[in-house]
Amino acid sequence: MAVGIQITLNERLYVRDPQETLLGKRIIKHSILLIDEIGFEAFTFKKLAQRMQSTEASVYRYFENKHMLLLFLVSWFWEWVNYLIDINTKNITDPKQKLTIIISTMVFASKENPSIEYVNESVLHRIIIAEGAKTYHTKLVDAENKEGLFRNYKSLVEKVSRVILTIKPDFQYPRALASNLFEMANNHIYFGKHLPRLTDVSVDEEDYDEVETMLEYFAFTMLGVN
Amino acid sequence: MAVGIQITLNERLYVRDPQETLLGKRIIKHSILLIDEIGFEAFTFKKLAQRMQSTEASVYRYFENKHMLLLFLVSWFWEWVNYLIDINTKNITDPKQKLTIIISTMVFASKENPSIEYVNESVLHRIIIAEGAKTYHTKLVDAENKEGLFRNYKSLVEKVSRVILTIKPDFQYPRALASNLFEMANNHIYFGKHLPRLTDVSVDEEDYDEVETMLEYFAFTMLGVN
DNA sequence: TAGCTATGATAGTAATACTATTTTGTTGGA
DNA sequence: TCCAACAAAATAGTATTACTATCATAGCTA
Repeated sequence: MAVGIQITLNERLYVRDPQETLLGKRIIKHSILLIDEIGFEAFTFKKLAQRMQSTEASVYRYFENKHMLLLFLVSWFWEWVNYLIDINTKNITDPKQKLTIIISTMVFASKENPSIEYVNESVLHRIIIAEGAKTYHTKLVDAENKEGLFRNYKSLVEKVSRVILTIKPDFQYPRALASNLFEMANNHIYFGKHLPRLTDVSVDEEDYDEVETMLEYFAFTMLGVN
Repeated sequence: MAVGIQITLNERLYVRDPQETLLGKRIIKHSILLIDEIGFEAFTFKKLAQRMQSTEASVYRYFENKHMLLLFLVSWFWEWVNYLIDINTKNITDPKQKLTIIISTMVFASKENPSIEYVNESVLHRIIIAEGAKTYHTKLVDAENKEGLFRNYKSLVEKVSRVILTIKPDFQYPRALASNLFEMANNHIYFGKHLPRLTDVSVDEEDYDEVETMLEYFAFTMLGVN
């Protein structure tokens, strides 16, 4: 029961902070469900408003457009994973064990003790997997990056890369390995479900055990620990 | 001077085969340039038609919608990489050397001997890097996968995974390593350009040497060759 | 009680994502 | 040589998307 989690995000992600009002929280809640249901391309503020018994104009008072809303959700998720990693590795000193816990946290983020009533973490995890990369594959990346809109993902990668360097101080690619672990986690859950010939792991429903095992194998082989 | 390259693609990718007519070839050519310029989200058939002095309706006679056009371009690219790998590894018997050549081919695909006048391979490569993953991050993946629309990428991964297994027959994750090499190649070129804190390689302009070196290091470390 | 603010209700616009119809131009065959 | 077939262009039209603007109202707050 994590009371008082404060997920703090860049103010430019929203017009008005949705976490501070009831309507804002309802927007977060229903947008997660609707994007998961119909996909980001088909998702519109009008459909969202209809679904949640509000109006298009009201949604626009919280988010500039649907891209910003997605970026908000993705940032929220990574910040939450960041928080989970912190509490899960709190008293762990062995960096290898730390990395194992990090991998398990990134794969099973959706299973962790849901604590914020307006966010369905499990559904949000599916959105990250299927739509997450769309946030930065945009003509506006550079501008948005300058404004710090990808800060949460970058600081996660930074955090993991520090653990990697503790395990193997002369490793040349700590950031690349870290970001690759996150990308692989998402990709191979997706591939296992939709394009199984692109992977070797099988994934049924919410059982991602084989993905976890594979990521551990990749990570520790790269670090010469196996 | 590669004469007679025949890039054969799934017929369901198009309404009418664009490679067979002048207008079709002009659609391919200009869509590559325009998507690169304004990004896939802002790209529309109307803008394309205006740019190439044709009409929206004419473009629709070749492609169902812009998603199918992108899928066509991406499939074309992977089929082309497939072809390049074949000719580049023709007389190579050592599987390690084969993998090295494969990695270099996937990273420098854009630099290879352009041979088809209506495709600017270098610009197309940028599109694959920035927009490629959008083809399968869709609510229609499963249906389109059933129709074989991702066949080209899958057969590339299949081909690379066979080389991997020749190097290390008991390796457990040949497909995952293969697909990961392709995804990493694209991601880290992109990160190097736009989100440098997510990688350790630096990429300026069209100089991807560090990406190549990193991929070799990852691949051969995973296979226990280093 | 006056005033501020959040939300809702409603309307409107330009662009998008198409579909349909008619016209024009070209080519290949009888 | 003329006709048929067909590709492409021209034009029009529709529903939806992605907004922006205005006004009304309910609730709280000073």
